[in-house]
Amino acid sequence: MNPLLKKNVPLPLYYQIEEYLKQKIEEKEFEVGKMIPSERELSERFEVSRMTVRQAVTNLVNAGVLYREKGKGTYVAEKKIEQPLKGLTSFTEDMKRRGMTSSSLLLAFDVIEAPRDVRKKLDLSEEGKVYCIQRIRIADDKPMAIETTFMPQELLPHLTEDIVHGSIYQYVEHDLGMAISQARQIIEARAADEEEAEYLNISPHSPVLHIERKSFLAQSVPFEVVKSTYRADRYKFITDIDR
Amino acid sequence: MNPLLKKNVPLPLYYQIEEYLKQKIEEKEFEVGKMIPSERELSERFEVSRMTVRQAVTNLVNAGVLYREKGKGTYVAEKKIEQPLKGLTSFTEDMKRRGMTSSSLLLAFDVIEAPRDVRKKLDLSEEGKVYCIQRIRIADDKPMAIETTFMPQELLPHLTEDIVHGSIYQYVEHDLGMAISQARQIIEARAADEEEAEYLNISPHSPVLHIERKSFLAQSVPFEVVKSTYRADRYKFITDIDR
DNA sequence: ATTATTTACTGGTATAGACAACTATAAACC
DNA sequence: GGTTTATAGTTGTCTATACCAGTAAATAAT
Repeated sequence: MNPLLKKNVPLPLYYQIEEYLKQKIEEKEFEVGKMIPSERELSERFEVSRMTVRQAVTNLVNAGVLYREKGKGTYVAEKKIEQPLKGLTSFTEDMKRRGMTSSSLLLAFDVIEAPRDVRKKLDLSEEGKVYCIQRIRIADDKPMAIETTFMPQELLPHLTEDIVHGSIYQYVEHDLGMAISQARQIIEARAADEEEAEYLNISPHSPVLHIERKSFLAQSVPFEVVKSTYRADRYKFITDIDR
Repeated sequence: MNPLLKKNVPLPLYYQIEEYLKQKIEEKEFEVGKMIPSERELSERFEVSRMTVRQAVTNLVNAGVLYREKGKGTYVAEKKIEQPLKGLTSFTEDMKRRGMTSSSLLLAFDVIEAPRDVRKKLDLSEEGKVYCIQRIRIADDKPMAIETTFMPQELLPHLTEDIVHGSIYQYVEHDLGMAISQARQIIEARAADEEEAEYLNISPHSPVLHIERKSFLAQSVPFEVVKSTYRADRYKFITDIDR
């Protein structure tokens, strides 16, 4: 039996091959700029058809992890300036990448009538109910941010506090099968008000970084509005731009 | 013979199908949100195998033109939220998009030895000389930001004050033929110091948005480091993210 | 030695078919 | 009428194979 891939498992073979290749690259077994095994060799090694290997490799090429050269081979791409906040990252992921431990303190979990600005941003009708989830985000045991999330109730009728304690993004993508595909963020500097100062354990009027994110599902359906207030002394926002 | 696709032609069939689908969408024959013909139907219509159709459709899905729903069909995606600050924008372009007039006040145009942090960020050797260009950026006749740009002298040996008064980006890309392809920005909130407060015409300790941008040429050669300090009451940074 | 040619590799394109998973509708049942 | 059950249609995954086109190195011809 072939121990490399698990068959009769809900994970597609091509996906497992993707993970295998990414891991080998991570472990430096496949080096940057060097050729990876040919598609035919991989298909023999994994005992799958070459088309299946191709599907895996094509995905990684699209993701910028590999690049192909016709007649020569497939190579490991240089890392773009070390992968930053590309893609949508949750607070948890974000902190992990920064090498910090993270936790949360749930301040509120309510279903309310959406405030005017939120209703507009989420394209809701008159009586649009939304979840209002307020959390203090903690990194390395010190408060990092206050985060208030608004999500239409109709999109997630069965959201519970338990789920909120885990990863909402993972719940939405994995359990509900909805893909969050796009977001716009508005970032500004402000002076902390009394309440923010208290929660964040800083002096009033200290500068804070305010980030408002509006996320969309695959079909451009507005999915959430998140308003975050970060301690300016602890948090910098990093973004990469490609032409 | 099938008139829809040209066989015995160097254009791959899947590519011709992509073009066909894009054209039908353009012509509104396939409407936004509506289902396009199923993969099996397309494969019969074009007299190709379903895998070939799939390759075409997959490419368009990756490009965001279509989206699939398992068990239901493949649909035409809405056009993405109107193109925002995607790509690198100069201050001038940025203000233009915000509907403001812009101008600049040149404070300094020098060639200096790079400060330690800049030398490191630009990958310069010991005696790396850099241009140091300091400007007050003005929008609608009021100061918006202080901007300090550092660029290696060796990359632009003939930079003049005149060019700085125009668009440096245009000079680099159009006249020198170098492509700026990537950038990383670090955004943080700060309190304005005395000097910044004076230049920006705000009170000291007011919050300001500090943005540091490091741009790269096509081959990952560091090209510039720009440090900007924006008035928080006048400027918000907007960024879009795609998965 | 230099130059063609062959050969063996690479990825690129395409076929024809199979079964699984999911969805919506129609039909059968109670 | 309301519920369950088939059924047909969709995309998702995968196989086994074939031939094309580009690359590079070994081989043969000059």
